[in-house]
Amino acid sequence: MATGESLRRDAVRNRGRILAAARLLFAERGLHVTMDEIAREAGVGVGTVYRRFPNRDALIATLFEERLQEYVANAEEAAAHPDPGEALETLLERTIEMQAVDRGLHELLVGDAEAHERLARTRNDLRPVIEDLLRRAHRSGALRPDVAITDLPVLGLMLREVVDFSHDVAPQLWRRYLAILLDGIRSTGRPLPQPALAQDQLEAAMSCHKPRRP
Amino acid sequence: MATGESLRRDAVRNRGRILAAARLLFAERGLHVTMDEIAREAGVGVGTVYRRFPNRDALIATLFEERLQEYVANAEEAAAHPDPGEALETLLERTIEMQAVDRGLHELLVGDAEAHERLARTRNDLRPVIEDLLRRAHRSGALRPDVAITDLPVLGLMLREVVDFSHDVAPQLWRRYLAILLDGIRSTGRPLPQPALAQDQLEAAMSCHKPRRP
DNA sequence: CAGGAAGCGGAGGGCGGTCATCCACTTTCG
DNA sequence: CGAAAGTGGATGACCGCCCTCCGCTTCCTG
Repeated sequence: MATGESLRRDAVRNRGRILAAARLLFAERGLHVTMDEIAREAGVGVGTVYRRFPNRDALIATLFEERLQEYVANAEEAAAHPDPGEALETLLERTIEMQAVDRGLHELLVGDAEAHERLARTRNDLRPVIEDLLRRAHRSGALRPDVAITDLPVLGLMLREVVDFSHDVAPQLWRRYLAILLDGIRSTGRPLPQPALAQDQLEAAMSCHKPRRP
Repeated sequence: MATGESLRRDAVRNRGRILAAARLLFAERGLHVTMDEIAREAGVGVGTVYRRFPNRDALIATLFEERLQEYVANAEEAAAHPDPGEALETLLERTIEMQAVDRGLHELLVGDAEAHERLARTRNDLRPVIEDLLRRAHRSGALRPDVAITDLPVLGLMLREVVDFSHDVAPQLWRRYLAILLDGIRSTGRPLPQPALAQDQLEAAMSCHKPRRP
């Protein structure tokens, strides 16, 4: 094991199985799954998991570095659509879809305080793109004027709760409420009664928000 | 202690303190608070709590019987408003407000499988009233035609998630998203993409939905 | 093909957290 | 005043989880 390169063939295979199992379980059930469950799903012993990854967090980190890149790329692509109304729609749709499919990703995005630092970086990449999108949407009238950028994470949160709730019974149900929300943020009823969160309020709320664990 | 009537004066006082403490803590932090925390808040020992209430569940049951009555009465009153649009609005507003103020009540309403039976009764009282309200609202055009009765609990769920999220930072924020949702269910955009849950789907989802515990 | 290094499994130690009990002590009240 | 009721909180029992440890297996190199 000179530079950490030369793993025996079985070790490589097992590492792959562990990652696959973890990916699956985190996606289906959330970040709270135990090391023993991951090991069992992978068809290896816990010891094996711990030889490859010093602890839970290391495993999670390895796994989600890639996932986050993908998430951001996806959002940026959606936001780039020339028509701001549609851009906003697909942005929300894609964003929620990824979180709907991957429970672990969602838990990472809202609420994990440790991961917060790592996320801040990627979030900052994303922000200017979305700010620009919102400006365009406001100008074009595709969005009521009092909707702010900090509303988007909250809308995501609400929809994700629907995903969580109806998961086993009607996994696509969130699209129904996405449609309602979209109509809601396009309509021009009375002005909204409460101000949107300021950026730092949003961050404060996120950093102490705990995900569910069954 | 012949018929359970004659408690010593200090016992009565302590029972009151325990109930008050439990009410407070359940409301602020949810049903997951421990017996020790309740005892400490009440200024008594755990033993005292266990003498009055054989276990956690008994304490919860005692406490929330009254709360549920209140909840149902409140909803019925709101639904009775002659103008269906306003009835719907205040129904949601009051309902969420009660849940926003009392975390334990919310956890009881969505997700507690054991309490489910007890709740079924009260829910059944409520349903015809709300069904009637929806019919009136549909006829009057105050509500898009494809909104169904099972949408209401889901809207409640979404808003409660906002409450949970912004609780410490902007406790009234949920009203902002209530306004968005109300505009969304009044608007007549494209028809909604997914069907509403059927009654039994809703119940299935509720009975396996687990509340958060920090 | 042989021997040593690398890898493996999974029992179990340690930990932290909760419910509920138990009993020596205190308070009430007839 | 004294028996009965009530009290507190240390304690036992339990649980689920993280991670370690070590005797056994598998790989791979010479």
